[in-house]
Amino acid sequence: MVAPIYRIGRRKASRRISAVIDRLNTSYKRHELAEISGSDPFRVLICGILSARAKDTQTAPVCRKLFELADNPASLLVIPKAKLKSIIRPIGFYNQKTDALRKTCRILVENYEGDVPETFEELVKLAGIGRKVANLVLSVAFGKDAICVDTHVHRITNRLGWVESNDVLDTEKQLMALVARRRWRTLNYVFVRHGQECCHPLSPWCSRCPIEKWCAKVAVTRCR
DNA sequence: AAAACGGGGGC
DNA sequence: GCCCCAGTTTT
Repeated sequence: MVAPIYRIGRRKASRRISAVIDRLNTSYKRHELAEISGSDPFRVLICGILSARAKDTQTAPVCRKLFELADNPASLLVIPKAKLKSIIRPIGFYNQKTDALRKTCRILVENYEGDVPETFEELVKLAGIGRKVANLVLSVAFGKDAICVDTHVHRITNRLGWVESNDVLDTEKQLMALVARRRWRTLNYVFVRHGQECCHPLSPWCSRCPIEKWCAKVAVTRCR
């Protein structure tokens, strides 16, 4: 166990951050949703909407099935609403997610000629897109310097002792100041994977954790 | 049985 | 800021 990063020197902190991300990156080489969506803006957007409060293992098959039927907003709108619902049902929240998908696709067709807008302000105006998904799209689809903080990133970075915060937005700000920009994109994927495989909310498997020696283990049983 | 799941929207 | 959404898997 190590001291939290906000209590050690800047240079040492920066080395530790690199080490952690490198190690996670080799431990979790595959990111299923990332492989499905690639960097295609429409697909990243749809994966983002569907993945809210759902597990990757559930979301991935749904995204695959959906992209077989439609890989752009116009063709998604052709799918009957009932059919769309039945596809989304397994991951829960299917009424909201179906409506959000259709509404967003209508906006894309009507206002953006079927393309996905490239600014945060425009993205969050779409249905089913909040801060997290907007940043995901900016980062993954458009290669912009956005950092995407979800509950996994929040929980893990707090446990590691990288930031000290109860608030996701605050965690996002602290991480932007702490982590090198070129790492932002991978950070989200490796932490999500790590959160699902190992660093669970209530009982993390520290004994099989690849980065345990760099973890401050702050609030291990509390952080969500 | 309960908790968890890559949040977002309406109020 | 609070509460709801909803079905499936894991503990």
